[in-house]
Amino acid sequence: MPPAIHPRDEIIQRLMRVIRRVGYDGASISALSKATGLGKSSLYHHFPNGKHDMARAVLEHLAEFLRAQLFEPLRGAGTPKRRVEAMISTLDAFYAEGHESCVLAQLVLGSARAGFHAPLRMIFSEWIDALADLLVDAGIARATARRRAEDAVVRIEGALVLAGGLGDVGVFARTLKQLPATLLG
Amino acid sequence: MPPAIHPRDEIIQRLMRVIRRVGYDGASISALSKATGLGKSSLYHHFPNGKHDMARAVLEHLAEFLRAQLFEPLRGAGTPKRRVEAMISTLDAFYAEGHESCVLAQLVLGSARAGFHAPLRMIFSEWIDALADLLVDAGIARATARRRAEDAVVRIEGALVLAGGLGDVGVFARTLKQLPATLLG
DNA sequence: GTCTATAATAGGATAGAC
DNA sequence: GTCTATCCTATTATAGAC
Repeated sequence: MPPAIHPRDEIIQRLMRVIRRVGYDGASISALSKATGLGKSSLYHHFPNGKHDMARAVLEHLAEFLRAQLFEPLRGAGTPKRRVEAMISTLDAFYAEGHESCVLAQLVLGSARAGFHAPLRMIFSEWIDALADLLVDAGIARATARRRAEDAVVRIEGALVLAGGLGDVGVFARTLKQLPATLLG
Repeated sequence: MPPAIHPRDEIIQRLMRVIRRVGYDGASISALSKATGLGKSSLYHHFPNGKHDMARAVLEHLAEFLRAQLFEPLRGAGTPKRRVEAMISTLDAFYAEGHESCVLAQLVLGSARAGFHAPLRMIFSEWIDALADLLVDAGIARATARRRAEDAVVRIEGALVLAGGLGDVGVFARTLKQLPATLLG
C-alpha cells in the first residue's frame, strides 16, 4: 500500500511556495492563509507558534525532501558522474530552471534567521557531506572533496541570487552545466 | 579642496546597515528611524516615498561605492593579479570577513524585488563587466573571461549565503582566497 | 529640516462557536 | 479542524507646529 498523502504535507508545500517567493518577513499570515486555503485560526491550530512554526515545518519538510531526492541518490547506484547529473536534474526542476529562489537563502537572510540556525546548518552540512562522500567515492582525496563539495553548494546558491539579480536564468543554467566538471575535475 | 562629507551619505549608510542585516521587509520605519537618529517625519522628508525610496538611495549609494572602490580599481594600474587581490581585500572588509550579508542579495530576495530590478541588474552587470575586462586585459579570450567573471560574482554571493547558513565564515574566506586562481587560471 | 501627535491600516495572535 | 469575530500591537504614512 502506498503511503497516504498527508494533507499536512500539502499545507507545508504551499507555505513553502510563499516563503520562497517573498521571504520570511514578507510572508504575512493572511498571505499564508490564502495560499493554504486555511483560515488564520486553522493555521494556528496546526502551528501553535505561528509563522515561526510554519517556517520550521517548511525546513523539516525540505530536509526530508532533500534527503530523499538529493542526498540519498548521491550515495546510490551509478557512476559518480551519473549521480551528479541526477542531482543537477533534480535541482533544475526544484528551482524551476532558476526562476524560483532558494527557501534556505530566504531564511538565512530574513530577520528571524537566528531562530533557524540549527536546521539551516544541518541541511547545508548534510548537502556538503553527501557531495564530499560521492567525490571520495570517485577517488578524490577527502580534503579536496570537501572543498569542491562546499564550492558546489556555494555556486548553486550564488547562481540563484545572481539569476534573480540579473533577471536572467542563464547564469543558473550555465552554473549547473559546469558542475560535473568542477566537482569531478 | 576635498568634497564635503554630505550628511545624507551618512544617513544612507545607516539605512544600508539595517537593510543588509534584516532585509527590506524586515526593516521597519521605526528601526530605520532609530538607526539614523532621525524622526519618522524627517525620514519621509528625505525620502518622500518611504522605504522604497530609502532602498533606492541605498542602491544608488552602493553603486557609487562599488564603482569607486571596486570597478575602477579593477581597471586601474598594476598587474591583473594585484588588481584582483585589491578587489578581494575590499570585499573582505566590506562584508566584514563574511559576517555581513549582501544588500544586493537582500533586495533580490525581498518581496519588493520587482521595484529594484533595474538598479540591481545594472550593478551586477557592471561588476561582471569590470571583471571580464580585467581578464581580457590579462590575455584571456572574451568569452572565457565573461564566464569566469560571472562565476566569480556567483561565488561571492553564494559564499555569503552559505557563511550565514553554516554559521561559519570560513567558507567566505576560502572562496575569496581561491578567486585569483579561478579567475586568472 | 526636524519634531510631536495622530491617523489609518495591516499584522500577529486568540476566543469561542460549530 | 475549521470558521467568524475580535483584540492588540506594530507599521506605514501624514499633518502641522517650530
